Amino acid sequence: MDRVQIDQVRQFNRTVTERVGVLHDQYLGRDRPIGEARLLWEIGEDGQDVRQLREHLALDSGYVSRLLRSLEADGLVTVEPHPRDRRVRTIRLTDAGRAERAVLDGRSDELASSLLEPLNTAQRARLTAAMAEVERLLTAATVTLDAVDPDHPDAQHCLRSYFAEIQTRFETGFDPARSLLPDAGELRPPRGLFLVARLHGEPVGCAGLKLPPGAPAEIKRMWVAPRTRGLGLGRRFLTELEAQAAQRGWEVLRLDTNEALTAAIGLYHSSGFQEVAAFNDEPYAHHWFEKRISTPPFA
Amino acid sequence: MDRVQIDQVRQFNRTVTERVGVLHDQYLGRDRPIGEARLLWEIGEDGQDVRQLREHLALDSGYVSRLLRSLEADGLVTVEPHPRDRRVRTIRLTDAGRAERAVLDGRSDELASSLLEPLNTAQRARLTAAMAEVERLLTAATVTLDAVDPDHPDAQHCLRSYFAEIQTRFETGFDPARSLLPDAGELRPPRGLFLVARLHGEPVGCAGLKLPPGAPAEIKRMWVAPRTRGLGLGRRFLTELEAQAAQRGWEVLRLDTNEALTAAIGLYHSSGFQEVAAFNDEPYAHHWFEKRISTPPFA
DNA sequence: ATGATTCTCTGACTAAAGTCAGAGAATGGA
DNA sequence: TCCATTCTCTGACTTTAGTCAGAGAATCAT
Repeated sequence: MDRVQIDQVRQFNRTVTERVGVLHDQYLGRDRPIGEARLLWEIGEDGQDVRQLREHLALDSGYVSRLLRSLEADGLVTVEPHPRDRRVRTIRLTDAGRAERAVLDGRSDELASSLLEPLNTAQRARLTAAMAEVERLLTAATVTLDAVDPDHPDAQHCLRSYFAEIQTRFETGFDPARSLLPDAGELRPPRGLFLVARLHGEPVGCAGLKLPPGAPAEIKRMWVAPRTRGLGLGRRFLTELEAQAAQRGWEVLRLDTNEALTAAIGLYHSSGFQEVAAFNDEPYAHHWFEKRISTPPFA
Repeated sequence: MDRVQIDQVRQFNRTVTERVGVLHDQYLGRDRPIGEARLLWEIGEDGQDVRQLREHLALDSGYVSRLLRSLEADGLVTVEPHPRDRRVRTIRLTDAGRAERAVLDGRSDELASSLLEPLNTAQRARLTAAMAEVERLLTAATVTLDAVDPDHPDAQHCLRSYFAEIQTRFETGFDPARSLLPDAGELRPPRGLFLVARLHGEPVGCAGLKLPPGAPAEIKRMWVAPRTRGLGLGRRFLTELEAQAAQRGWEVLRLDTNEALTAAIGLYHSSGFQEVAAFNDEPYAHHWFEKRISTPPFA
């Protein structure tokens, strides 16, 4: 990897994370340990279950319990059993808790203002634009791709979202009964592959690969959650599936798509796919693409 | 201040400083408390005096001492009295210390790589460019301007650098004896003003203002340290001095400059200064500038 | 020479952060 | 019904981080 880029990232980590991070903690933890402040913040206006809090902040259950006890003693939160499952406890902010959270909110504003304040108008615009770019790309870098079984809950979640979306986007709607649907077995080793993209553990996209013996590999059901679009996830799926297919000895990769999915069509073109004649009679497809693939020499 | 911008900065703080910050600490403090790891890092290849360490990391002297004792017990550093002043102690890494620091160095690389790794070439380039921009602008925002006495050590440091620099940059060199030098009294209240720019406490620039009764205010000895150029510091000096002069009732601000200082000349033009005929006979000046100034209505 | 100051260190603290092993209540599945 | 599991909580810990007050040696200014 490029030495100059690594050094730039390190330099950034030092200056920004450390300096701003320290400031952040100072602003946040002015009259309350930051552990408690963070928890108070995480609870939010609508309340949260204890287990969610624990998971989000990645803290020990005993520790969270103790922090909550302290917030409760200060009259900032109330604890009530979950209506459905009485083992679970739901935490809610009291009015005092809401007020204290508003103070934290104000401090966050203060900190942000203090960073912008010394800059002139043009500089502020440039800073916020660059921040948005860094954030976007770091988010993209945080997304992981994992091969999972198509029956895995995360895969199912993505597939449901996928079908719901194409139903609204296809000119003609979408009726699963009329489409050529691969059964789950075709997208599960050894006959195929199913990838799920996750951001902080949440599924945000999927893509399936059929590997029929003696025929071209085929990409099916690629979907990216709306909030993670523009992060290059689609291209990452293509690259990954192409590499997987090539590695297993397939030399041609193909796919079909609906004319409504213009962004996807652009992606296929720019990823080296050529438009070809229909290779199946999927009623919902308008375009068919194909790409010759090969294993890179040092894979 | 712009709500959208504040929100962008807050969003950035959350995602980047928190998430990357936590990662950073995890990578750094894998087998040693982060306090010790930071100190070990700060010592560096060439060794450092205890007081420098204390100042850089802003830690209590007792605390630093204790951390050093711990590093010493692990055979990572040696402590020796400073040759000139035996109260001061110099810390040096042993071979084992150097090795451990190399491990930390490797981890920093690892962390940086892990952020870049999932991105493609174009995205990596965009990310590092945006990081550089954020860093640059946050650094700019960290620079403070303070009015100080021209005899203050920081002011003297800047003035020495200023003279050293113009000596090499002026076509003809620079001989203080031939120039119209304001005496220090002219740049000290009530007859004037002297500003020093500081970054993390270090002086990185200066600018003087003469306020002669009944005559236009005049900017003298504006200098910006090479490593902080491009942060808009020159413009900040001009804006600040202009505001100060206007607030004290002056209506015209002027200055002279040497033709070698092209960046400065560009700055004067773009800051609303008009080139005028020579208003003094400074032998080193080639250009004379003037600007009408006024107090903004809500100053 | 001497008194003030500087520098580092030690001892004696406190607070925050976090870990670990269970206890006790509630729930789910066979 | 009963057994395994889940969820939260408490008690008993440890480690880290950090503060504060002085002691003792060295240096500086007069």
